[in-house]
Amino acid sequence: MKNNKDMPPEEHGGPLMADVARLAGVAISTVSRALANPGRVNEKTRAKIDAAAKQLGYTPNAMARGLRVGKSNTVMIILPGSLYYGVSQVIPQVLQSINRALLENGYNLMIANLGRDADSERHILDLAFGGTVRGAIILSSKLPEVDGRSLANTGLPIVSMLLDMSAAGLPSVVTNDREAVREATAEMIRLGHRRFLYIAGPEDNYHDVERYAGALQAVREAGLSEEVISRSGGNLDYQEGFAIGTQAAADFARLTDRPTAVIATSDDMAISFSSRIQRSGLRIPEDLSVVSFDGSPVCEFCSPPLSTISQPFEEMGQVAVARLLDIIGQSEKEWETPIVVRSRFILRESMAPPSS
Amino acid sequence: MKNNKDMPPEEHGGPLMADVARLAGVAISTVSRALANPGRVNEKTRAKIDAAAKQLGYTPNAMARGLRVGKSNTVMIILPGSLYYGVSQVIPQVLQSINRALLENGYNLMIANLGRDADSERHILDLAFGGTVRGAIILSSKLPEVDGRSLANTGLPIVSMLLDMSAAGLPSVVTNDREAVREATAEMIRLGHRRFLYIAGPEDNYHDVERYAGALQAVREAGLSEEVISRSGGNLDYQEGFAIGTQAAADFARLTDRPTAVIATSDDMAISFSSRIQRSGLRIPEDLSVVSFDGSPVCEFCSPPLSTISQPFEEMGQVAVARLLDIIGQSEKEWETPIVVRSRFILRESMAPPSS
DNA sequence: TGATTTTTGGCAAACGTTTGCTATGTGAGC
DNA sequence: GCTCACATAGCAAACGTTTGCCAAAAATCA
Repeated sequence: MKNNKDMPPEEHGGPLMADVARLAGVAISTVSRALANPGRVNEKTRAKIDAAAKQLGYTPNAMARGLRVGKSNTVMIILPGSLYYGVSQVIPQVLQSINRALLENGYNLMIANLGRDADSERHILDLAFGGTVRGAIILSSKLPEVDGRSLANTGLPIVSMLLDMSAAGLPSVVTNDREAVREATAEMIRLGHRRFLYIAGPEDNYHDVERYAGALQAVREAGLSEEVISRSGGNLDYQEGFAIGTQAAADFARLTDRPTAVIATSDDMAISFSSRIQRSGLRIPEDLSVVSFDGSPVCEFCSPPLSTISQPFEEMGQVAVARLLDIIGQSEKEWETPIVVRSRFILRESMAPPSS
Repeated sequence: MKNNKDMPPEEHGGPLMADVARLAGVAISTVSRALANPGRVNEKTRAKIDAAAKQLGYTPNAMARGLRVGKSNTVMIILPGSLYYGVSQVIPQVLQSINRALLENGYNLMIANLGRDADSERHILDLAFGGTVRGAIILSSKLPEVDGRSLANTGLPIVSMLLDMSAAGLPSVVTNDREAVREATAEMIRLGHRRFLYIAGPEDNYHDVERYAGALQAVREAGLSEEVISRSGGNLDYQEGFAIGTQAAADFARLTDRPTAVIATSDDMAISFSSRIQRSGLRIPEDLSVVSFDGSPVCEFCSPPLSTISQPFEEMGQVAVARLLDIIGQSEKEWETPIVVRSRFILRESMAPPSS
């Protein structure tokens, strides 16, 4: 069924609720209630209306509804400046799980990319203050703020993901960075390693602080001095993982008392590091063990297969959405502590006892 | 019910245009014109209004505007079921370039994930027919259609990206899959290779058809029989690249007259294939040359570094948006032929003359 | 100075829904 | 038979903008 010649609704855009009402022989308000409010209208009338709506191919206008109800059914995800990494599928995975979870609850997902420019900040604030979005999930450490408007003091429900922003009053969904790295480091120690190279993300970054703390904790718990960990990197962002790893390989070559184990804080770093190291003649894991963070699928196909800490992006997305809808539903609820979804350590051939 | 006319503005939501008007001492309509329509209001009045708006932190309500004007300023991107691959950064790269281009033109980007379920189709159709979106960029080969409603016969401006859907009447932005593979294959031939393994994507898929045609064309042009190309794969989707490559390695081992060159149609395939092949004792490129498609950054850090065909995701995104805005601006314009953005062949160590 | 044009600002009617309140109809209780 | 309660449908007023049309003011011209 396509064009209907009963009524002439094809004038402006699609058919209107009024057209459905006319065709069904009822009032507009009855149509509205039939389509949205379950118990409020007679079953026979509803059937007639449903039929009419389907016949006309009627779709309610989202803006009109939104304006009247005063709420949108769109949620925005605020993504950091650069969206892509080397091999990690963070963005796609997060997007997919969040989008699915939102869809199941009748929400749409809008992308908002937060760069360093005031323009993108302004844009996000417009989305928030202009009533376009009903909530936000943020993957960036900076809350947009410009011209005295700030995301912080809107009533807009916000959930932080990946980063723990509980301190800023935002409910947060994170993974146990620290503990995961502690475990991986402990495993290295158990294998017999006593000197480490830690390849760092950007200094002061939440993840790097946590992960480094985890490594330190492991060596302390083993009764080792913190001195056994050398650091490389710290000045580049995670997006620059390959460059960080490459640089780390150079740093490694210059170390006098060479580590036997490497803890890279992203798969990208581990991959470019390994590539350079192997090219220089060292073997993994015979001469050097490697573990990294992220859990990119490709790690399984590296040579040798890379041990990595798999981040639960899918589950974090789901939990973040659940939390957000919670907040949207019941009004104010402050969260003091973040929700933690555990990462999973995957042991592969890149880790072995030191050869000496 | 509370309809106090003289409530302070902070009672309900943010400040309204009426509040700005009152503070500036002008009529609402003047505020509207001052904020949107350039030449229509006195400079002094405009300054007063701007000041008032800024002071109140006023942001116009997007839905009210959208309802009145009859147009939204949101564009949706329709993404195929699964969003992530092994190493390719397709989705993030496309998203980033599209989002940036849209932002510069005052549009928002909404995500629509098109699965195989009727629910996701219905959702997308609601977005289109409900006036939520002003246009769409589609990365999927299937146009949503359910209950007699179809994306095809809406007036909604649509641009197809990656896939050539000119045949279906959609303006398309694609890359030169066929020619790029032809070139890469020709380079293999020039190096001396005479027997090939082609690792295929899903059979009948646009990309696979094009890429295979390119390979065939190259061997024909070199005066070789089409028989020199063996095929592997064809039954799995590109998202399953690692599995395809792994399977291809097994297939390769069973071939009697072994190829000396492999043409993989995605980096994922090449990576898992190489991994398995090297594990079985063969060397790349000494025993086997490899080239693949996508241009994932990680290829540079594979051992050996992988030759690959780099897809211009960024530029395609920009062009797609430009084309879409074109169509939105000027009304109907049908495009018979796709816009082609050229891929770039990157030669790396995985390709060398055959050893024999 | 009066008539005509050009600016500029205001009134009020849309845009397509939802929803409080009010009719109308129907069955039960007295 | 009359009232009361209850279910169902309709009227009309929002929701916050934009914009066609007109009035007032200012500027130009005769």
